[in-house]
Amino acid sequence: METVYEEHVKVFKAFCDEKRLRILELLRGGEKCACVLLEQLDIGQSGLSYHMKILVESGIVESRQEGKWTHYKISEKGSDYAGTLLKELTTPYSVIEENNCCKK
Amino acid sequence: METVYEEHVKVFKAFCDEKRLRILELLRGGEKCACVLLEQLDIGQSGLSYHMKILVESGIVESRQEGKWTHYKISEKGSDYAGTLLKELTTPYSVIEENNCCKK
DNA sequence: ACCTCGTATCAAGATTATTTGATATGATAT
DNA sequence: ATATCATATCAAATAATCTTGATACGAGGT
Repeated sequence: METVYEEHVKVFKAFCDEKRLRILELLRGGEKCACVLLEQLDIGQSGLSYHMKILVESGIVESRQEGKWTHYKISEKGSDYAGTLLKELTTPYSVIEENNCCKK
Repeated sequence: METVYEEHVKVFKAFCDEKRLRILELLRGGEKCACVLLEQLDIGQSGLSYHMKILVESGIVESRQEGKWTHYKISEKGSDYAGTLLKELTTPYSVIEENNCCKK
């Protein structure tokens, strides 16, 4: 079973690890293949694979196979969705405030 | 020592836990005191305190003391900052793509 | 001063994430 | 088919996060 919360958490997990923020920083410079990421980051091959999976599943990054190599880039669509979602999660429903609590 | 990455991670931690998303959802309905959150959520007092600390430190939520009670609400400023940061972290530096990698 | 109530902190345990090396899979080339 | 290279998956160890109950702190009220 998958709640809507879990779906949302998945999106923001992308930004909740230093290594992944470093990867995103590199991808801001344009599409990169895994080999480039590997040599720029202090990380092993299986570790990179682990983090890339999380990034792709968040929707923030998309991957493209080209022969043996995998190329990664930031997904504009996924990023826009994350931005929209963040806005949604932090915008009040209505302006009707109710202050009926813990009888002051 | 605190890297800029750690600072950024702190912001998005707010959205990386189901309980915290539930709390934010409640706060979207307007400012709430801890007592209200406690009765709406399946969580104990110390657990609420734990999560509220993370939310406040992320900047997404701000707290206000009123006598013995603490009131929480979504911070518009903090939310805007998070949105701006997300945009920043996912926007390419320039449009100059370099494809000089793993000689195809 | 004391008592009460709301909140924060601590410590222990449980759960989840991350790292690492080994192995498996999948595509390409010979 | 085999060999090679890039990537994915697995399993075990470690680290980080979350939960829970007990205790400490702080503000009001008596």
